[in-house]
This record gives sequence, structure tokens and C-alpha cells, in this order.
Amino acid sequence: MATDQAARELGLMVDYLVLKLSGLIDVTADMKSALTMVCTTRATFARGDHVIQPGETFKSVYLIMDGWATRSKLTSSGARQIINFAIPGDFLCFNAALFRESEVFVRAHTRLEAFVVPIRPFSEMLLKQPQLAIALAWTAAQEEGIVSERLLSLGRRSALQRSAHLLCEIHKRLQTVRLVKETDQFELPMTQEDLADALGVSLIHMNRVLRNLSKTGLISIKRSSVRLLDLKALRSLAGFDDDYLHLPEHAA
Amino acid sequence: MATDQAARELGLMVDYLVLKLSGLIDVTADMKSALTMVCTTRATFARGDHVIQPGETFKSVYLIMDGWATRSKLTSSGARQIINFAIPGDFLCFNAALFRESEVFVRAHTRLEAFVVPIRPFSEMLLKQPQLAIALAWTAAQEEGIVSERLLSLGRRSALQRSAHLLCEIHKRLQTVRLVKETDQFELPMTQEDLADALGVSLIHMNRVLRNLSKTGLISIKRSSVRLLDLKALRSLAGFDDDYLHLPEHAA
DNA sequence: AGGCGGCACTAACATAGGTTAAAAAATGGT
DNA sequence: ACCATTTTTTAACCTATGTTAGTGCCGCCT
Repeated sequence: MATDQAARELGLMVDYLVLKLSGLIDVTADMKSALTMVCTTRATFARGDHVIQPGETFKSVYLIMDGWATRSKLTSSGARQIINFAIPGDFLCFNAALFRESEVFVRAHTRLEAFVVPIRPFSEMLLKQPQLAIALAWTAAQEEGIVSERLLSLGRRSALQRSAHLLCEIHKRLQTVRLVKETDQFELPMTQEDLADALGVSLIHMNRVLRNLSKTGLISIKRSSVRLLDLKALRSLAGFDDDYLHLPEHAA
Repeated sequence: MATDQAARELGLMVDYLVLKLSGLIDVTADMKSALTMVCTTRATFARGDHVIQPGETFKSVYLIMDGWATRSKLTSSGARQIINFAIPGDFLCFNAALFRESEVFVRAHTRLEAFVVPIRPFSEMLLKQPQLAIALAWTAAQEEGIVSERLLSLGRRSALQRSAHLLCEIHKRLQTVRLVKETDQFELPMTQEDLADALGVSLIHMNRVLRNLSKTGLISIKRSSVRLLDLKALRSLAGFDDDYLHLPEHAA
């Protein structure tokens, strides 16, 4: 809370990222100005727009200001798997400096507002701010942890558990950037098909599972807003343990 | 081949890593000596030994010289999911400098020979050798790509396709460090249970699938040695496209 | 306000893959 | 070489999830 206000009082345009990093490291004024210095160009993507596609050459790194994005892959027969979601404060194409071209689809999942940082200035900023570089590397490593945990879900948890687990994870991640209401309610701008593609189940089964979760009073969904009615039971069902997110101790 | 010999003539102890990196970057003598400088302590793990366990504090990074390792996670009910395999030239606990403690099991899958590099000297080497740091970051990013592709497999490919895909991937990765014979034959020191745990299927089903692959003449297994009899057909079945490994053009 | 298009939901049926149980074969230690 | 373990293989049966085929709802656009 305090951190939240501190960040906003500075009127930073990189609020969400700072929220995510503080608690983890001490975000100095220097880092903040280095970040704002480099976050000059904004871009807006319409829902469904491709930020980048497989085979396309990386040109920039993106920092999400508002909205959701997805990283996804397709099988040769056209089936889609969503690898991960990105929310405000997350980077897109963070590995742009390492690889020439993308191997995945990065799409705006809602209307998306982001800063566009060309690779060159981004790399230079990292060289000048080693502490910040480490913090952002942490961010990337955290994402790998998230993908690993999803792999565990797809490999070894039932569709019901997977779904519960994803909801717990999103809830936690959104909390980090203060996008969850007191009532454990948050916006989840995803169709059941999107969820199915993230969890490796069919659309029909996704629907069965969601209704099951609703019927048993664990969650309630209205419009694209979800409320976790019994967080404890949901986490227990999912076998959710947030260790893999490596969040700072004090996080809610 | 040429690269292979060049590396071996130098009598480097970091052969496999250099093999992996060359082609990607120009591995200078400076980098090699920085690497050998830091790779002084060797450790041998017996098959099944834990290199690190969840909750345990990171102390070192490891560079595999010989043998295989796995990164795996358990569900709360004890089911295991292997996240990835590590082969000679791969690092273990590469994120040790970023996180305090491990969230996964890292185990010696065979008898394992590795260099042990304490975090401090490892970080210092990276700071002194930015080019090498970038190459190793590339390595870490490649692993994330591998995990993502496995997620696609578990989410959207049949058990048969997944199995074929994993075999194609291991074949390709082993080729990078010259551990595949001309005949597309290589050592695969894994029980069917291990493969099952990597692919998110039951042991029994894993057995069905492997016999299917053998019966249809795609592979042959004897002892812990596998031979891909029809690489083209296997890749086609798997929908295998090695783009996600981001290998240099000329790689076999 | 009406109509269109995407989503959510239902139902009946099909199957890939899971479970349990047990035998055969290979491996490794002494 | 022999015994103890581990690993592979078989078989019978079961279920979670997929597929196909719809209906109806809701939000958005004009």
C-alpha cells in the first residue's frame, strides 16, 4: 500500500513495473529515471493484434501499461497452446536482445497499452543500470518458473485442479500489481476458449470445469469478472503454493 | 566437426559448453580462459543424488561434464513432473544468482560429473566477460524455449506425438554436443517411468507408445540406447520444427 | 430497437489414456 | 554365477476428457 502510493505520487508512467519490483529490490530514483527515460514511445494494440509472430524479427521490448497479452504457440496441425499471460508491469519480447526472431505469437488479448523500447536503448540502459538489469533478469526467471509450474499442471494435475491453480496464480500475480479488489475479485478478460488453450483442455471440458467450480461455491463469474469465493479451498484443491513465484515475504 | 576438434585440441575442460556456444558466438581465448579459471572444483554425483531440493539455498552453479540431470517438480500429492533434462554442456541452477532458494528438484539422473562454481566467482566472471554473459543468457533463454515447447506438447499433442517430439528434441540437442552417432543413435539413460514423468503420461501408456514407435519402425531401443530409424517420419509425426531451439544455421 | 456474431452452455456418444494386477526380463551387487 | 531389485511388458477394465451437434444468451453495432 505504502509502496503503491509512493510510486503513484511520483506520477511514474512505469507504475506497475515499479510495484512489481519494489519489495524485491529497493527501486532507487536513478532506476526510475533510467526506466522513464527509455519508456518514451507508447503503442496501442487492438484486441487480437499481433505484437510479434513466429519468424518475425525482434525490434523492441514492450512494457505493458494496461491490458493483457498472451504468448502462444501452434502445433503443425494448428492447435493453440497459450504459454503464458502477461499483465500490466510485465515485459513482452524480453529476450529480443538475445534472439534474432520470435518463435512464438505475442498477441494483445485485450486492448493493450504498452511502452515500446527499441532493443538498442534497452540494452544500453541495462548496461548502465546493473542493479536494474538484475531485477529485470529476476523478472524473466520468474516467468520461467511460471511456465514450469504450468508444465507441472498440464502433466500431473486434473483439469479441475489445473483450472483452480491458474485462477490462484492469476489472483496472486494481479495482487502484486494491486489489480485485485478486497473481495478477491478481479477482471479476467478471457473467453473459456482462451482458458482451455492455456490449460490444454477442450473448450467443452473447460466449460464443465468452470461450472463445477461455480456450482461448488469456489468461484463466481459474472461477465469477465471473477471472484474467488473460497480462496483457501481453491488453493487446497489446486495444490497451490506460491513458492514458485519467488515473491517477497511480506506480499499479501 | 572442425569445431569439435579445435576445442579438444585445446584440451579444454569445458568442451561441451564451448561446442554449444561456438556457432552461436565466436568463443574467444579470453572467454575460454575465463571459463576454465572459474571451473576448478569438480563434483561427482551418484545416480539419483539431489544437486538441490526445493527450499534449499543456492550456493553454486554447476556445469555438466558428463552424465544427465533432471529438473523436476512434485504436486502436493506427490506426482512428479520432469521439467527438463540437462546434458553435458548444460548448466544447473543457472538462476542461483537471482533467487535465494530453489523451487525445483535438480537430480543426477545418471552418475554425473560437473564443475561446481560458487555464485560469487560466477557472477564476477559474468561481469568481466559481458560477451560471455550474453552467450550464457542465450543459453538460459533457449531453455525457456524448450520448456515452452514441452508445454505445447503436453497441452496439444497426443502421447505418441509428444514422445516422438521429445526424441527428436533430445536427438537435436545431443547433436549439438556431438553425442549422436552417425546412425542417429544415442544413449538415452532413462527408464520408461522417467519418460512418462517428462511427458505427463502414465508409465503403462508410455510403454504402449514406445512399443508402438518400435513396431512401426520409427525407432529401435536396446538397453539404454535409442536409434531413430526414420528421422523424417518421426519429425513429421511429432510436428517437430527446431526453430524453438534457435540453433545456428549450419547446425546438422 | 433489432439483428448479428461471438460466447456460454447442454447433451449424447467416443476414445485416449489411466488404473490395477501380475508375469517376464533385464540389471546390478556380492 | 546367483539372488534381489528394478524395469519392461501384458492384459482387463475404467474414467476423464474429447468430439460432434446443437440451443440459447448477451453485447455490440447501425
